[in-house]
Amino acid sequence: MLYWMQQSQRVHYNHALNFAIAKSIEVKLPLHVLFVLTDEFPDAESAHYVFMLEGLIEVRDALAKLGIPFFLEIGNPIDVVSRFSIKASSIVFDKGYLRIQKAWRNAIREKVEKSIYEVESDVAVPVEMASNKREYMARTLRPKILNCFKDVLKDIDNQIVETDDLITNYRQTHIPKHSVCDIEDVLKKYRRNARNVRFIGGHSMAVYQFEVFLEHKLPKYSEKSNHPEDECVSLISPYLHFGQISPLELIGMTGHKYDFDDLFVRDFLEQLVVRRELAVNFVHYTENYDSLDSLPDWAKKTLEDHRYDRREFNYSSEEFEDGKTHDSYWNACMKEMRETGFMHGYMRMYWGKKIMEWSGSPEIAYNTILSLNNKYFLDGRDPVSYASVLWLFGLHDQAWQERPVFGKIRYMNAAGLKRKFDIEKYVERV
DNA sequence: ATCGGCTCGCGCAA
DNA sequence: TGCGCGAAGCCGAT
Repeated sequence: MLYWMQQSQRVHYNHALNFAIAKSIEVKLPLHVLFVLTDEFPDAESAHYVFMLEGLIEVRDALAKLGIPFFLEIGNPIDVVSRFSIKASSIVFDKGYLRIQKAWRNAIREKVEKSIYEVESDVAVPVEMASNKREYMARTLRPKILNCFKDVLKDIDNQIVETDDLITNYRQTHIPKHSVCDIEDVLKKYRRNARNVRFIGGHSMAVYQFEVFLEHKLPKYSEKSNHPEDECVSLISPYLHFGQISPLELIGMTGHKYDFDDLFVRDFLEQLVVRRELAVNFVHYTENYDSLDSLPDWAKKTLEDHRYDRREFNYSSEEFEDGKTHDSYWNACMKEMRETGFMHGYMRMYWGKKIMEWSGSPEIAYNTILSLNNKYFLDGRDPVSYASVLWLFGLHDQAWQERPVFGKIRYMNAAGLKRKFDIEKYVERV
């Protein structure tokens, strides 16, 4: 039995791994877990590899306690998984939504003539169960997803007990001799080139971080989540991006401490479940999810109408990256992005809207925003990244009063930051 | 401080 | 076919 771990990089609450264990017990064959490190992942930077490898060390050690050998191989996933499949009776995949993740899985399916199972484990509601089409906006997905989510909630405690039991009691006995995997050496290599970021990877860090959030921040979430100066947010998106923690485990932890009817819990679940899975829905059902072509018609038309509007400022992508604009608020959030690998969600909107305003064309702006997003954010290259960047250009949004450059796309300005929160305090913190 | 207008189109009710 | 309403807004009038 082989489980090719790719999207769900964790042992806790991983349905694909649970399925693989159950299957290996059923067919009485030992289970091996494989992770393929590819240094070709588009836009991936050393800091991302460091974060990911820190998580994989925990995966290796947790699997060792279960007696399951873990292999970290460097190369192309299609070749490596095919090679490992030769001796396997069947193969288990987890599910990924990006083009490259789907392409890897399809290519392996074509190349390997074994039974292959794909198990979805990184969303609260499986994407095709929630909806069978690309949704227009949060309003249209929300009732569908919340309807399925009721059943998820009913069963969530049972599921947690089940998965905890599995991790506590399962022990594989046929352990191959050569299964010691030296991730530390690979990690050292990436650490030499990596920028410093504020996050340490791994499931245990994710749990710790989320416990702090539950204890000190969640009760104030409704009131303060849009106040970047207070950072009343979960900071969990890098861990979700690498599958180092399951959204279901986060939901379970939340339900253990609070009532799902509490307003602040509902507001948080709106982010964790509805908005995150709207992004997954968009990427899953949209061929060109990384292009302005996938915008709704009204947005494309209005951007076209204003293509040749005079831009008051026009910065190059390097000027943006270095934080050298005339706007000290903007430069501050760019600094947070460069130096921490993270930015508060509200500032991400302002940040992107201003690049849109201060670039020569929508395409130039889009390319600048997406490439900085994917280079610096530890949670970059996620379905949420693609949907959020296009939201700046009107995706999942409505039309507003027409104005220069933006047309009918929603506009934001610095006055809004001052009106809604203490922007000076944010600048100081950064 | 608060409020209406701006503007598009989905999906439900009729 | 009509109508309400929406991912975090802005602006001017009161």
